Amino acid sequence: MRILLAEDEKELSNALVAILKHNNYSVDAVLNGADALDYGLSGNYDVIILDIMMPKMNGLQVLEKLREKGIHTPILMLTAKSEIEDRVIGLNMGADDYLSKPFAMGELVARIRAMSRRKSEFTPNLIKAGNISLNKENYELSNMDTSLRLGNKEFQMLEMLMTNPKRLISTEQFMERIWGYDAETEINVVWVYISYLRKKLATLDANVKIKAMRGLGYVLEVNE
Amino acid sequence: MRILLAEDEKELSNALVAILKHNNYSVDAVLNGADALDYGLSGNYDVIILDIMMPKMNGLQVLEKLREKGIHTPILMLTAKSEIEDRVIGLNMGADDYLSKPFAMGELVARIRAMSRRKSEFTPNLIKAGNISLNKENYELSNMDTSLRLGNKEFQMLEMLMTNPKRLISTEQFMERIWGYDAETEINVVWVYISYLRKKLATLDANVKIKAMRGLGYVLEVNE
DNA sequence: TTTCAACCTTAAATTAACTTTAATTATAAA
DNA sequence: TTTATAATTAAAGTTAATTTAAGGTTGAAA
Repeated sequence: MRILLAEDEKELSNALVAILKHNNYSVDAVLNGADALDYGLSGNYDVIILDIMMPKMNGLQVLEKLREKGIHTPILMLTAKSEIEDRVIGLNMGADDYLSKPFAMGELVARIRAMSRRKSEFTPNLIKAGNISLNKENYELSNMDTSLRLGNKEFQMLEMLMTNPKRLISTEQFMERIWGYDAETEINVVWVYISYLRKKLATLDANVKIKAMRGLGYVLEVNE
Repeated sequence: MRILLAEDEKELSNALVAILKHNNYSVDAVLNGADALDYGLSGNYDVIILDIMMPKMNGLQVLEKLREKGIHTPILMLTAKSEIEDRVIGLNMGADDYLSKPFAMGELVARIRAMSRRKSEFTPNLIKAGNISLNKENYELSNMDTSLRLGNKEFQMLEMLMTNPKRLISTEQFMERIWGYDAETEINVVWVYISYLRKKLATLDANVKIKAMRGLGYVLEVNE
């Protein structure tokens, strides 16, 4: 699960990133409204958290632009107590939830869960490719008979591959999206996990293969 | 048993929370109608107590919205004497009981018990999973021969696991639901109780297992 | 009131699972 | 064949989960 966090108070932002990561989310944090809009428009997120008071462009403006451009990602607004009015406006403009500061960290996590649950009522939690399927809730990879558990990193990689099969994904894309572009981790980990995944796909007799395209990246191939 | 209490008089609210907790209920207290609606919509409560006179949205409006959204949780309205009329309206709108202020604390508890008993005539008081069953009245966990008593926290955790077996429940969800958002308790406590529960399940030769999913939470697995 | 037992919470030590590094082996393209 | 890229594996590092023990609370019984 990818989250975009737009919050200009550095300290709060850092704390939130730490907590969200701890809850298994991949987080990109930006410090102003303009960046929030840029990142949000990429459509790469499952949830967007917008503080209302931010430099360059406030949260409500960002919300408006995003919806205007057809981004339907669930959005949670953060409002200071004094901005109660804004919260009404925000909900009318297409925010999915709001939370007024100060809030308990646990509550934020709960709201995010609730929002993504609401979303997942519509979009199924199971990604299929060939004769296997991947459960996004419990990280289980299964064929007809058996199922087996993937680790966090394994899951994220396979998720990327399975959500757009036949599409090429470069090693750098894996790194950026899963480890973050500022990660100091060696690029080598990607190969390692590809290897693990192939082994697990083999145990399940999957008819999908992770094919390497030398110099370019990987593709998920389905052989029906 | 989870109770949502919506009452704007801080002092009364605090007193009620203390008493309800003392009676083994998990209580979330909110101070206005808008929050009451938010929390109530989560569907996480066994009983909702609504004061009628509240800021932002009054109790009757909350009641109406909740019923409108399909929340059938038993609701107890608190009315000032002068609002006798409201009480009629409330009952017509789907409240299950009312109590006029000032009231004796003992009476409140009695009414709550009565409401939840009424409810439990329909929903059985015994949750089953595999070869064991959990009695919601006396907190007893039993297999065919033996039965054994669970503590309050143990009970609530196992209840969550048994009411939706095969469904993943995160450590944070346990914390939120049993200890509350604002609890200062260490997350570790969840692990401790999981451990206690597993031990008790083992003594009963249960064919259900609490499986940990690292980083995600726990699932109750049944091996028939 | 005092005491006891049951329950709750914390802390710390251990175990297990996952992540990363690094060294080695294999493979495709020039 | 040579070289760079990719694959595999083992081992080291890290973090989450488990268990145990001990200290605190609280309520009921004496």
